[in-house]
Amino acid sequence: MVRKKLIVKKIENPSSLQVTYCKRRDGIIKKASELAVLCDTDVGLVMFSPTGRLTSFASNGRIEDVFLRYIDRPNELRGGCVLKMFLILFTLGEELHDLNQLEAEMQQKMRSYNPDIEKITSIYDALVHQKFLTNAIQRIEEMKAKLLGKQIVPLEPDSIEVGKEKESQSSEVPVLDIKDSNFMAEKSVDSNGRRNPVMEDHHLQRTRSLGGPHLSFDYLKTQSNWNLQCGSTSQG
Amino acid sequence: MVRKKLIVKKIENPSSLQVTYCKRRDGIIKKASELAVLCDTDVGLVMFSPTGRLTSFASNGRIEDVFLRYIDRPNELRGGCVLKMFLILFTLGEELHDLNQLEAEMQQKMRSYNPDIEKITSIYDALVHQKFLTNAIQRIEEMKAKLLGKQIVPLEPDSIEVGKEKESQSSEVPVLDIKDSNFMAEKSVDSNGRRNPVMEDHHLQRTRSLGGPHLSFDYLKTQSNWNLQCGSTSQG
DNA sequence: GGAGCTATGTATAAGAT
DNA sequence: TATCTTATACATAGCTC
Repeated sequence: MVRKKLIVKKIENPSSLQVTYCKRRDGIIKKASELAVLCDTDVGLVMFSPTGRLTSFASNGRIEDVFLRYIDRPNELRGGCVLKMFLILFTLGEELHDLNQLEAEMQQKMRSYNPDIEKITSIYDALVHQKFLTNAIQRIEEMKAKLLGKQIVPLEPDSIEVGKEKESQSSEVPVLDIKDSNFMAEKSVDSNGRRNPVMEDHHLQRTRSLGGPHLSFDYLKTQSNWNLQCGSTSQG
Repeated sequence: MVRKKLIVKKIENPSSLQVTYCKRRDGIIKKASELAVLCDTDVGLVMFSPTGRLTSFASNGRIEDVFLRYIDRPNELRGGCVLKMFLILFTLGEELHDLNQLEAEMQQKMRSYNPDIEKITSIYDALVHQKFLTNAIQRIEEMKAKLLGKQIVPLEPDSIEVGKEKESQSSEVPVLDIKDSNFMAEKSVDSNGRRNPVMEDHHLQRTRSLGGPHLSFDYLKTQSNWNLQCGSTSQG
């Protein structure tokens, strides 16, 4: 049981490769989270396992925000309009995806309420059913408007009317303690964490909750001078 | 000189914060590159220093490619059309930026050749100068077409007719060669490395060479089934 | 494939330059 | 602010369960 000096070369034995990958992956994530806390910095980390499985870590918020912070560097000239367009498109794309999913779900529900047409024998019956259905459609439309409004309106922060503005951003979230277990499962605590570390092991994370911005918008909202014009892009 | 047990808490002393940041940043990068080699994996790492300075590391190619690999996960439903559009826009944006820069440079050159109009005393003189200038413009246009063609044609290699159909696609785009500062010096890792580690410390890296794809396209080109339709996005 | 162990290689806090 | 030094804390290779 003598530990040998490390030779940096691809490990050929598949099983020890896997074991080493897991151990070192955890080690790096721990280091990254320590760095983030010790030095009050943003750290983003993405690793693809030998089998292609993705593990990502972001010290603060989601890894996408780190990407965007990277892309949106003020000195990065390629930003400008194209970046804005990208952000709009990407955000819209997410919303549309969610809307499609939502609409499909609601239609599914409606279908379960679908009356047997043959049973409708009076104008009144027909009107009742029609009213029910139009109400449902109305609700879908409202949800659409709400979701889209929630996402797009923030460009003009003063004129927004969003359902709930949550203040959650400042909440104290404990720092990740890597040790115990296969990441995601337990985001256990470090006593004095100030931030909101996110670690995702994507084979575990298949479910997405509807309705929230999944990329970029959290970040965008922090960029106070963000606007649609091809103007100055600056940040601290 | 006794090393104390680490307490994971923000370092308040600015100087030791800086020192610790540098040391640990280097340590993480070393770990990341070791992981990449040992386990033959892609690793992407982005760190913002306490002063906002960006350091990124990508075990293979550029960090943007890691981002895109992340974004373009087959299970990530938000991809689809919007991702394609983003990629096109982003790539075009880069190209346009480069073109603008190129054009500005060439106009600068032309200006230095600009004849003193007063000295032109004959139609012949005028024609000579005009010819010279139109040639220069022609060259700019060709360069534009070349650059655009180089980048856009691959989408539909068989059916597109952009300015010039050229075979330059196989041209070697040199991999970014980072200066030999602090980290780079220790890039000795790859003595037997198989890949192409890239590490960027962005305050050092202000210059960009014209003409190469700076984001995404290398990645895109590796995605054989990439196309403009909102079709299947799949990858290993 | 994970969880735990232990001996040992590595990273790094402090201090000095 | 970077680099070197040294003692020590920490990470982890190899092993077992």
